[in-house]
Amino acid sequence: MARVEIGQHLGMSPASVSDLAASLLDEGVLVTEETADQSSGLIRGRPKVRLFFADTLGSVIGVWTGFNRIELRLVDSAGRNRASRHMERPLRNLEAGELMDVLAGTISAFAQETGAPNVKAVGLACQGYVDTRDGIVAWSPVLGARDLPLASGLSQRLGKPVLIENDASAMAFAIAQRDPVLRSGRTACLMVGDGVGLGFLIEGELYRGARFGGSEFGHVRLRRSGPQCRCGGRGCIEAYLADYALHRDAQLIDHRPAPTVLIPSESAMTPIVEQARAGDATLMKLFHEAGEVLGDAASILIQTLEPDHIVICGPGTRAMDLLRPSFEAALESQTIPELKALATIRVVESSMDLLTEGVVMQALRELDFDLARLKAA
Amino acid sequence: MARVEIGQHLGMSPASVSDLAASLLDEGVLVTEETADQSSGLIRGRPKVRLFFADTLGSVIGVWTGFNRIELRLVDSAGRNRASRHMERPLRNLEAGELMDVLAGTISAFAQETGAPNVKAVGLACQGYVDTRDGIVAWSPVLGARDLPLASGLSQRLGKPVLIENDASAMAFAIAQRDPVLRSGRTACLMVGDGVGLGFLIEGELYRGARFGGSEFGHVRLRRSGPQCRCGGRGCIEAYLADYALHRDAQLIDHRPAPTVLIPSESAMTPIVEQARAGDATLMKLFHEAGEVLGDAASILIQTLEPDHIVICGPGTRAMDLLRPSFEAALESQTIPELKALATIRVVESSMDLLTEGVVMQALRELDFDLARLKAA
DNA sequence: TTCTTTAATTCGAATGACGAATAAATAGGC
DNA sequence: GCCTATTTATTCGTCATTCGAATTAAAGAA
Repeated sequence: MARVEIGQHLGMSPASVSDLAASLLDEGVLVTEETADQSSGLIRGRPKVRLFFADTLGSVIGVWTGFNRIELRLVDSAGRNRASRHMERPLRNLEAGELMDVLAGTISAFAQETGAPNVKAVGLACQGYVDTRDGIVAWSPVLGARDLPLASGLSQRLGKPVLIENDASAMAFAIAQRDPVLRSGRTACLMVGDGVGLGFLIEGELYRGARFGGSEFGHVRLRRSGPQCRCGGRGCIEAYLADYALHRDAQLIDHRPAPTVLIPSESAMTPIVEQARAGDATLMKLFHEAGEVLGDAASILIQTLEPDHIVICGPGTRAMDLLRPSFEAALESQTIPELKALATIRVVESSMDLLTEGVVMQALRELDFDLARLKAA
Repeated sequence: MARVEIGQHLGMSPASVSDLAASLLDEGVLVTEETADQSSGLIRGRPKVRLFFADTLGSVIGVWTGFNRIELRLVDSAGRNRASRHMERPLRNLEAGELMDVLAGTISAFAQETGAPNVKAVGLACQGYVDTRDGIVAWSPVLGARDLPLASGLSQRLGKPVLIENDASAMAFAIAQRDPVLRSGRTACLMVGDGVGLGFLIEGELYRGARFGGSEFGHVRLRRSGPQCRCGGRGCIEAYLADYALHRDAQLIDHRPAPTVLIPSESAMTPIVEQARAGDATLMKLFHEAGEVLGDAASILIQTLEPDHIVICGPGTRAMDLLRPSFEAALESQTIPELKALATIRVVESSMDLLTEGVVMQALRELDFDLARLKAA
């Protein structure tokens, strides 16, 4: 952004912005645009000089841990993506110490192989109840550990600050960073995939509950009886919508033996979706029910949070065409029209590496705060 | 509060507080404590001099409109209650203009009779979807009008600024003003009475949705089928918990004719509660179901908002002893223990005049803001 | 070349907050 | 009754921020 724009954005006079920018340029935190001008030619007057963060201030690594997959990403201080990688690696059944050793090893190997310059911080996102402030994973289906001090554990092993975050929150943050509209007002972001998570943003800032961030919204029980959920209950949102639930129920319908795959991969889901699209009645019914539950879930969100935007994202959107009719119908019938009219609903087909982008941005922010604190001291 | 305390509270130095206080004392906005000292005697050192808002800066009238009742309250600028009154007056079936005439008439008569000194503003709370910012009641079961520009209408008639607010929000605000604990963190306040409303506070500030404030949480549908709700649907929270629902179902159980009382008064509810307490099995079942629904509602709130505090308030708490067993059981069985442990749940037996206090405080706040703006100009 | 337009900088002034020193008002001890 | 300790409040000089106004810079238009 150019100095004038920053001023308008922050409600400050150009004089003040100029002042501050000058000192940050001196310190090397900011750099000015080199490329003379690309779009001007129509605009009269002195051209804007855009300011960027320098790309020499270090870098940040973002990590996402899924059930049997780790995604890694390296971003420099200018916000540019330098490298990314994913690998298959089941993390369950590891003892707490082992788990942190494996993660730390994977991260530092990635840093070494990509020649990561001056890694300043690491951000990690995973499913479950993540206490970002204290750096503790209270519970996660992925890591299979309780009250795990993951941030301090990794921080010790890597010698760098580590920020941990709920994955739906990280995803919501990343999606909102890409679209200014979603950064204004309240945005509820439902992530459907291995589970069902909720990331909630108020004016672009992540909503934090009493302790955790994004909620495991999937465990809200919408039906008094219903399919079995991982949490032990029945009729949870997740028990209809999550990949594992759809996969399991598809198997059961075919009268095949009980499923052996606890966490279906993308390739295991594809045939189910395609058979349903081809017209398989029993599978269609599964997706119909799932869509209905998704509609009920959105309805609850609307009537509780009254958001400006609802975003449906995550791998589960692959079958949105199958979910949509019953989703719309349920949403319509359950929601007071006055409220429904206020919320725009959009589907964002977001891959999991958007998520690592999200944690990186969160971690960058933390660094900024530290920088501010350092300057104050 | 004394100057030192204000400083600690605001994180400012005593010097700055002293400065600002001096100018406000000059302007007559603040006054110092007259009564020499009441509690000291044990504390050494120069005694604190407490500062109060002057009571000569005008007053504010708070109004609550229920189904067949209007509550009024006059508060001076020092926050002291000067007068309050309530009157029976059904407001339904009035045309928009008439309605505002009646309300304006009632309010100015109250002001005149109580000799209200220099009324600066009026705050009004009612059930329904209230757009505080634009001063429009989008829908209210009480006023029976749609998209009513109530604030501007009353403001014109009274010649004063008028603030309107959802009643559950006003109640939540008032309750939190009385208890500092509820002003820290996130507080979800369920008001059970004529309907079921939700006021949500984040760090003591009312949460605002896309347009309205407190949500008509009662219309979240928890059961796919169930008793009839005023909104036309079935199985809404309200259809189990609200006074009208309990009253209606109690009548139906007794095989009496369809209820003629749409909005039961307190005296109509008392015998129902007492018969249930006495052991009437069918009535007990009604309260049992209502408690269960209340538990489910609290569970949804916990898993969506992750609040630090849940407050159950409103006239419906009169039967809390009957609701509690099934409430606790439902809450327990539906909620992830990690989340439930974070929220304290309390029942506040709050009368409706607490509510008028709430709107008054809201309106006072608006005035303060205006004062700040005036001083800036 | 000169004028217009927009961006950025410089400089002086105003504001607000703070630290340090000081004054004020009390209780306790002798 | 006097002195000391203790806590509260004020005064004053200093410092950092921010802004308005004027100025300089860099382009296109005439």
